[in-house]
Amino acid sequence: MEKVTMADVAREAGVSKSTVSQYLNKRYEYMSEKTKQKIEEAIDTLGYQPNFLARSLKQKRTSLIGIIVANITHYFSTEVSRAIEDFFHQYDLQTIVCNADDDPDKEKKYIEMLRAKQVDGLIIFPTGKNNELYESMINQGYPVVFVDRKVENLDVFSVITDNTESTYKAIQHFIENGHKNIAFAVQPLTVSTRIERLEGYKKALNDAGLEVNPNYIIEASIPKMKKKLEELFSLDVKPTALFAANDRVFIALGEFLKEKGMKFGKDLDVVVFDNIPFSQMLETTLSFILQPAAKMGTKAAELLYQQIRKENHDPEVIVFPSEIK
Amino acid sequence: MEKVTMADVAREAGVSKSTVSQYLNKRYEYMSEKTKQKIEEAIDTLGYQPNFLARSLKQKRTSLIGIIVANITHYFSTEVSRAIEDFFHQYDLQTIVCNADDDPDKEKKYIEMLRAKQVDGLIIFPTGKNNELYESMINQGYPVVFVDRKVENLDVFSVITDNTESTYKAIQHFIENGHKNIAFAVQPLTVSTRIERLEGYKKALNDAGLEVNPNYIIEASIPKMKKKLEELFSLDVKPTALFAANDRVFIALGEFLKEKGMKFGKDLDVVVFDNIPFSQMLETTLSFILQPAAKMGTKAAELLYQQIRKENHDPEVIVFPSEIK
DNA sequence: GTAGATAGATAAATCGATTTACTAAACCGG
DNA sequence: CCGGTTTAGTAAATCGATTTATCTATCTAC
Repeated sequence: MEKVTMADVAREAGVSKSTVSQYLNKRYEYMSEKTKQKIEEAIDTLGYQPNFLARSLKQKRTSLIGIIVANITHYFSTEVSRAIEDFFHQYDLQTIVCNADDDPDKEKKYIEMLRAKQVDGLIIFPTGKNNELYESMINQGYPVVFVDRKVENLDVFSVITDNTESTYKAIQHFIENGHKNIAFAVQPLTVSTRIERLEGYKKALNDAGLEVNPNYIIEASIPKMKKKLEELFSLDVKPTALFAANDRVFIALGEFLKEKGMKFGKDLDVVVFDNIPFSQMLETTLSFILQPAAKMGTKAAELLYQQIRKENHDPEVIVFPSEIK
Repeated sequence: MEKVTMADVAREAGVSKSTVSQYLNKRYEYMSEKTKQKIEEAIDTLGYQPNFLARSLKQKRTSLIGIIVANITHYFSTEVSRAIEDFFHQYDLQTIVCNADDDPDKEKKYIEMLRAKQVDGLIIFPTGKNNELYESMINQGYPVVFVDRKVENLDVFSVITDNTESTYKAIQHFIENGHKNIAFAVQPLTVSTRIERLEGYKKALNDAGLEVNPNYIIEASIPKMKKKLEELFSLDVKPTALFAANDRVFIALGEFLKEKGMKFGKDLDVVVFDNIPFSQMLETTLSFILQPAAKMGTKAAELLYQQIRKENHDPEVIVFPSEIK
């Protein structure tokens, strides 16, 4: 059970370990055709499989890229991950995905684990709660790219969407359509994406000369969302439009409306911030803000690859526009 | 930049490497409080981080579990992965996910990569096209569990859903509701799940004394699905019900119906085999066959863990029932 | 015929940990 | 104070590759 080593191959082929290693690394320059064949045969008959741990230990690189997603069941995360994977595939770097589950402790554990395992670089959807750790990575010059969320006071490559701007436009659109009572539903304001979206909302209202009504802003975790929606819709002046700050908020909203017998488009105009796989099937008049997930993934991968190759530029924040549909 | 080794710590603390190693592995039996503190300080001042490659090389285990999913953007895969991850988290084993993208070559590459990287075990959503490789793993006693799809003639632990049975029931339900012309849409019959679902369909029709009309069975890749649906709905006797063999088929169907101005429930009764995240929001009378993804993941993880611990049982196939909703 | 170049292959050091076998000092009872 | 046990710590082998410096034999040129 798995114990054929290079030494065994060398013995079988009647050559030295070094020569076998040369062969494996395709350095055929100074190697006779005969030796090559002998090694080939030996590998075959023994069923030799190289041990990458040993190789990586010596070479100080693993040809592995780590992705730490905030939540693996988010469609956006998986789309980004796939794009990253496709990019690195062409350079024979492999990708592993870990799921931090929006839990800073888990995130920390995974970062430490992946670094201890010597992955060549890291792409992170940061929880934003491990600043010390982030800083130490960056100071040590370890290749890292942040995706989706910005972390304040950190000089690091980041790839994000223009959250404020696209929310602004969506709200503006509501206003143009005559809406005056526009609500905003969001999960706790712990990450930059949520905060920026809220900013866009407020700015759009202000710029249109509308008052920001705190009762129309509901900030709650998903399990508590329905209760908050209940409160929102028992106000004297009910909102006629609502901005759902991401897909999970949207689901909670959908369940709520269904219970109340209300309909999207008819009883409430809704915009959702996110890519939703089945959106085109919903027979309603919803709008969605679509982030260019694939492009963002590819860009993040490129930025990481540059760092790994030590083609150093100064860290920059790449902002992608999103599309309202 | 990252080069503090155990030897450095040992020098700094004025002890030997061995002692530092003992400390790191929490074998404090024969170690004075003073030494312990000196080592602690040394690690702190130097910012030492152990290199797991070296450790794993020696220990011959990596505390890493590999998951190879057929398609990472499938909700079902991510749900299963999360459950697996949760399970192993409690034993301090970490999980990495690789995306084979339903491509046997990629699958092969990832299996070989993960094995070369010495992961302790593998959970695979098999493409079914790498039998030789599967066999060699199993013969070598390498810990493996297959999920979602069965591979013929292979004595391996598998966790699957009762595809035939639940499809049977769904079709039976159609029949009880008076449907006689029931269609079945599926991607190419390359994996067991699709084949078994088709079997359930045929069996239900047969048992009800209905004829299996080959024109009602459409087998096409997603890009070609719409064209095939076109043909299906230009038949003289159009189907009144349709079974979509998975979520991607369902999306294609949804787009098709939208184009034609047809409505779910009204113009066509539909059952979908899969967990669809936004299903509860669709304002239609669709039915879904839900697989117990989390339970399946946990079970697969358990089976793998037993193998890793060498608590050997004979390979078994665990079949989970799914629920029609 | 000899110095130098070249082709083909190897020995040995190395990567950074773990682990086993061993030693040295302290302790302890009679 | 002597032999045996504990306690505390270490040297050296090891894991399985890569890589560098070295070596030998053959070839070439003058």
